[in-house]
Amino acid sequence: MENKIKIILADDEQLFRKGIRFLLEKEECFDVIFEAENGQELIDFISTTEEFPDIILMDLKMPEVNGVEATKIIHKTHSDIRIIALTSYGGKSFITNMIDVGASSYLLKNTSPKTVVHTIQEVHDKGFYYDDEVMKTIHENLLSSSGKRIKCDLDKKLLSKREIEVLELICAQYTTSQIAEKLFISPRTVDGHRNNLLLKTQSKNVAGLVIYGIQKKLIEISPDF
Amino acid sequence: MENKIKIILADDEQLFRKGIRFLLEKEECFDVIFEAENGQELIDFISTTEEFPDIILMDLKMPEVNGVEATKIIHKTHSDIRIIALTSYGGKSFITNMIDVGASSYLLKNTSPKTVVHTIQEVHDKGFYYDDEVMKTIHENLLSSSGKRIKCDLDKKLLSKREIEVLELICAQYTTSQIAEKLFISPRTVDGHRNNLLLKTQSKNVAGLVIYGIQKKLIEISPDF
DNA sequence: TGAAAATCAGGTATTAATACCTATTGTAAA
DNA sequence: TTTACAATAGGTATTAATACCTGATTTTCA
Repeated sequence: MENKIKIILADDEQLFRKGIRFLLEKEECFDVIFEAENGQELIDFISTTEEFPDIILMDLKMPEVNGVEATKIIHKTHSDIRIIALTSYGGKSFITNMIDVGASSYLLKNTSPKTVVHTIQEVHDKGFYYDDEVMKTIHENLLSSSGKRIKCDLDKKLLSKREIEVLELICAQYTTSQIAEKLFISPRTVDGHRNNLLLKTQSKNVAGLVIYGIQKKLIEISPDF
Repeated sequence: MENKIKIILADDEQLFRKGIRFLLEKEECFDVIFEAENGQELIDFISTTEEFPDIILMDLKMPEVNGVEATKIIHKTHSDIRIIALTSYGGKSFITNMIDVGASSYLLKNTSPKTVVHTIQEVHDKGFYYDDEVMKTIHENLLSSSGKRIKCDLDKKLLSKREIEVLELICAQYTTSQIAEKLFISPRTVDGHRNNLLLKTQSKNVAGLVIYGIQKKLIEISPDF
C-alpha cells in the first residue's frame, strides 16, 4: 500500500517515543517519518522538510517549546497537518486549550494502543476524533456554564510576559531586590509588577501568587515522592 | 532458552507499558510476566503470586502507592527482587532516595531502548548498574554530601500538628495576626511556628512554604478547570 | 496612525515578615 | 527520672512586602 499515513512523534522521553513507534509500526498503514524531542526541533523539521506528515502526536510537556506553543505555530502555518495531543494530563483546561490552538484530538497516555491506532485513523479520515473519556470531559466543560469560560479566557490573557517572569521568580523565593537584579530593572518596577499580580490574581500576598502560579501551571513544581 | 529474565513493569501510563513491553520482548531473554498500573497493584501481585520476577521496572509517580513506597516495601520483604527505577525525573534527591530504599539502578525515560536492555542484563548479572549520566549525578552528590546529609535528615523530620495547622493558614493567605486569632494563640507563637517551618522546610519565605505544602500534599489546591 | 496596553520607575507610608534572643509548661519516650 | 521536644509567648531589631500615589517610554494592534 502506497498511501501510508505519515506520522511524527513529538515527546521528550526517548523511551516513550521508541515504544510507541513500535506499536504504531506494527500497523501496515502507518509510517513514522520523524521523532522530535521538543517543540523547537519539531518546528525546525516542519519548516525545512519537503516530506510533510499527515499526523503529529504531540506531548504537552516538552523543553524549549512546549506542545501548546508548537501546536499553535504549526497549525497556523500548516493547517492541513492534523495534530493529536498525547499526554498524561487530562485536565479540562489542557484539553480545551489544545483544541483551541488547533489540535484535532486529545489522547491520554493511559489509554490502550488500540485506541491510539483508532484515533489516528479517525483523525486522518474525518479530521477529528475524541475518545469517550475525553469527550466526557469536554461535555462536562460545556455544561459548566458559559460564564466560566469567559472568565477562563480572561484569566489566561491576564498576565503579561514580564509579569509571568516576575511571578516565576517570586515563586522561586527571591526577594524583590533579587528579582530586580536578575531582570536588570529597578526594584520599584518589580514592586509594581508584583502589585499588578496581586490585583490581577486577586491574591492577598505571595502565598496567593504561588498558588495561582501552580494552579495555572505557570510554575512547575517537582513532585514529591 | 529456559532461563529468561522475568520482568514486571510498574507504570501508570498504559501506553508506556505497552510500548516498553514490545521493546523488551524483542529480546529473547526477557519475559514480561506482569504489568502493574500502581504501587498497590504491584505489591498485591508480589504478595500473592508464586512466580516471582527477577526485575521490576518501577516508575516513581504512580497513584495509590508511589514508586518509592512500593520499592521500600518490596525490598524489605523480597530483597532478591532487583528494582530498577525508570522515570522522567532526574533530580539528585530522587536518585539517592530511590537507591536508599533499595533500588538497584536508576534510569531516565529519556534514554535509549538499548540502555534499558543493557541495564536490565547488568542488574540481573551483577546486582546493580548505573548509566554514565546517572553515575555523574550520584558522584556529584557524594562530593557535596557531608554537609547536606544533615539537611536531608532535617527534611525528613515531620512537622508537628500545630505547625501543619499554621502552614495551612499561611497557604490560605492569612497574616500572622489573623492566624493567631484563628488558633487562639499569641501572634508571637505563630511567629515561632512559622520560623520553625522555614527552618524545617529549608524555605526562604512564605513562597517556599506554600510550595512545600503543596508538594507534600499538606495543602490541597483545586485545579484550574 | 491613534488608542490601549505593557513596561518602566520614582515617592511615601504602613504593615508584615523574618532573624535573633530567652523562657515556661506539659507530655511522652528512653 | 532524666531527656527531649512541642507548644506557648515575650523582647528587639531589621528587612521585605504591600498600599496608594504619580508619570514617562515603548509596543502592540485595530
